[in-house]
Amino acid sequence: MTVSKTASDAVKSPRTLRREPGDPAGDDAMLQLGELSGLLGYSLKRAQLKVFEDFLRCVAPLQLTPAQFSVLLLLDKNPGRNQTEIASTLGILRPNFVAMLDALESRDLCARMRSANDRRSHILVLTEKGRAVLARAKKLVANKHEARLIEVLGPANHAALLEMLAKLAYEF
Amino acid sequence: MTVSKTASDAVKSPRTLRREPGDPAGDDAMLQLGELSGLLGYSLKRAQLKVFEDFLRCVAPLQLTPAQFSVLLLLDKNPGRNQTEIASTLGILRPNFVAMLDALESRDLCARMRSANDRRSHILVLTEKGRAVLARAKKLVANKHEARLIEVLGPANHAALLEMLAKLAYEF
DNA sequence: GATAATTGTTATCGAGTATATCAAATATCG
DNA sequence: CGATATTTGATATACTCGATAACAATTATC
Repeated sequence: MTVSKTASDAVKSPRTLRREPGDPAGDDAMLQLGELSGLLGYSLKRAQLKVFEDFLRCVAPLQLTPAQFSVLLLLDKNPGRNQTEIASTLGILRPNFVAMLDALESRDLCARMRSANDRRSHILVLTEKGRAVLARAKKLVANKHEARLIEVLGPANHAALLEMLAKLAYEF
Repeated sequence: MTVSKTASDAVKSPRTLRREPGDPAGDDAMLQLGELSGLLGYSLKRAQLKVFEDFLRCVAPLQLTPAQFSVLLLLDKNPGRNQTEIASTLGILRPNFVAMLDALESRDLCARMRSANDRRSHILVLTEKGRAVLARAKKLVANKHEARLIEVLGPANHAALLEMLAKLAYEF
């Protein structure tokens, strides 16, 4: 049984090439993904990691994670909402949203204001700096991140992909 | 009903307040996703969570996670490989792969065999039970999980989606 | 007014991912 | 040959997320 000799640089990163059925049996280096390449969830996860990675790179100057960016976007679009409302529409559990808000508030990107009607809840607002950072982040995301995605996929495919993902995300 | 929002992107928040199907009077309006619905990464993540959720449901009788299923698939398709090779092509770091293998081995789904050529490495093999479980899992995945995805998206869209995700996952 | 429900919060747990390090085995090279 | 470096599996550890239970303050309900 001839075991592998050496692949000068074994694959350390998740990136591996895929091989379709009927490919030459070039053993040694590359492993056969087999049915894995037809598994939607597998490619979905891999693609999501790559896309988030690119997002982080593009928006690195502002030190914003995808989750933080989504919070700022939502606060801007929905003023006067409390923590429960913002967290739940983002699929974040209330306990986990506390630390997230703490981080944003400590950077003076948003603020909690006690509601007059209901003194239990905190009305969330973007600060001046928060709006400025969000504006810059939007530009980076549009001009660097999404632009690259559209370039790779093509505009029509990009739109089609978005529609299908939305169907899976919200109607599945 | 209460609100009807403009765009076609109807948001169904993942874990939100309980809304009974016939209960209209919920005065709490739905929040605006805004630019969030155009963010590919956002829908990508959401879709991935939903798809994995469905995978777990469909394959629940066999108690296999997506990651475990991918390992079994890879072992079946690539006999004679060691831990480093299997882990790296799946994007799993070697230290984290140890516990994963322990779990599979403790269930007698696979086994580590010391290699004769290189006594450092463990050749990974599927056991008889592992092959049987994999066969059943493949059927569940194909007939329940993927079948549902194809039904929701349509066969042509499903194929197109897979292709675009592969492009993002492996060429991005 | 007594009881239930909600809001933000803390504590905690488990899963997933990352790095450093180790002993054993092997490879490399002077 | 033998000294050194590299590889393999493994352990320990840490950090991020996601999930649950519980609590004080406040509000809603009966």
